[in-house]
Amino acid sequence: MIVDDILIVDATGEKTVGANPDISDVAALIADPSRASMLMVLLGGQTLLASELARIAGITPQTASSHLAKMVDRHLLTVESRGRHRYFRLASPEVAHALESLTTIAAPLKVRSLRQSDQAKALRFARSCYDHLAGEVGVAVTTKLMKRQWLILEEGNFTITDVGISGFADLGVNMLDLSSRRRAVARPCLDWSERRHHVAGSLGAALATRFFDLEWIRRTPSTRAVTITAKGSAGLRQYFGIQVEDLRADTP
Amino acid sequence: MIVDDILIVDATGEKTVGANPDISDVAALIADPSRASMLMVLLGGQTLLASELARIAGITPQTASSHLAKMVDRHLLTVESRGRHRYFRLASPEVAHALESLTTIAAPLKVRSLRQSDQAKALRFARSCYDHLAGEVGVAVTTKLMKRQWLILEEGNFTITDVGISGFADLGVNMLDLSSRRRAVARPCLDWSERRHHVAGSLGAALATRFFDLEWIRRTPSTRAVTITAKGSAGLRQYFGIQVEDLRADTP
DNA sequence: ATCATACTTCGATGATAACCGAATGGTTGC
DNA sequence: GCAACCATTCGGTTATCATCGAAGTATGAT
Repeated sequence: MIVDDILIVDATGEKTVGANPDISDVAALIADPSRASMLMVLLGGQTLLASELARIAGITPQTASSHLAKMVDRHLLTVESRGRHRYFRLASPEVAHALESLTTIAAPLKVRSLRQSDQAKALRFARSCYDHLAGEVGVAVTTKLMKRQWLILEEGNFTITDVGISGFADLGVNMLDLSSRRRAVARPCLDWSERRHHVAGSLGAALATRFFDLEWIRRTPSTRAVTITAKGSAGLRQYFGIQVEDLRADTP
Repeated sequence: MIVDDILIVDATGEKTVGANPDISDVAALIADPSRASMLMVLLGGQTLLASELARIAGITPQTASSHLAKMVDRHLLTVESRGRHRYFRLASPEVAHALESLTTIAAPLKVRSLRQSDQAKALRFARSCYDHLAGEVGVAVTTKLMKRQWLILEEGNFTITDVGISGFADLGVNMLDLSSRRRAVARPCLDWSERRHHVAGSLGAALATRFFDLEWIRRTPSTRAVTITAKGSAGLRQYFGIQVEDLRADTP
């Protein structure tokens, strides 16, 4: 393997990239619009029934079943059977990460219907990104955390300051990952709608969990979109000085 | 958008996820084996000719041309025409990132031929990952950097220490990103073959560039694989105490 | 000018797979 | 037990698209 001359390959017609992991296989799974829409909803972090996913994708249960089987087979999803129901969710954070990174290079969708534009607005406003908060609200919170110096974006990485640690503690956010006894990780995640970073990683997840627990935010049944409750609006104003109403600058 | 009750959607048969960016579209591009193999080679960071890509993918120039046009169209690739030649490369780091993240969830390839297994070994040993170094060598270097405390892996992020700054300077690695005047970013990137992190980001890129300049490593014409020169073997031993020959523990 | 090279466009073919209707397998409730 | 429900399996239809041969365009060399 240690050579001083350039290694000339090929000669036979054999494909020279055969040794790479086969991306096309996974991509083919995501390539189908029905499956993609299921995956996007599941990227919200929820676990959903086969029938719900069928309705969301706009296909019959038979077709959905076939799709879901394939995705479970290739370890994109996991199933849990409870009685006659089957609950599906994303198989791992890696899958979520791959899906999220695809959204950053996906063509922005042109609006067709009024409904769709409303949905788009809701998504851009606030949505869950697997286990943390994204969209305008997610970015606004992150920005505030940086202004308050709870987080410092340094060299493309988030660092949690001492001020931040006590601040998050006051808020009731669990800073210890109990299973591994390690401190929370704050990872920057590029927001496809805002084109700015929001907090992901275990800190991002803990923060989102806390917001759900406080009932500041709520999931919507079959979307990634998240709604801000009146409680949340007050809480965000009180704790972070964020005026949720002002946020909604209807920038398309 | 601020509500206190759960918003019930749907009713019509319309797809409820229409507002998400269309992932399936991009995924469909990657889903084709010929296109995927082209992308994987280009993930090596090189710029290649249409004819080279055709040969690599094992298809005729006509077919390749059609594929390449689609990928340029959808902004996965960029072209540069020089005379009758057309040079293709990945369009952006985002594309590289998306491809890399797909490899982490792609099914590991089972070996077919001896050639392929040799290629797989070469790839696992050392390869370029868009702009930085990956594989056993990449991970070994990263590990050494951490042991020497040039880098600290903290909360899932790399921090460059003062020791590291002077160390990299000694090595001739450019720590200033001249265009933006910001210090280099060390981003952890999960290695699909080693399942451990190696250094990416602008520091990773600068390091790899330096290795190429020093002629420690060399690209192979139509693969992502990288070879270590005799110079490189000596240099890695001298500067980092890495025994390249020992590294090659033929773990499948 | 003429030929060779690098790449493209067009048209036809063939293979793959998404889709639904119909029927089957389990689970729950009355 | 029977009925209602959730989900799966199977078979046939249809549409999409990768592929290559043939022909065309532009560039470069002789």
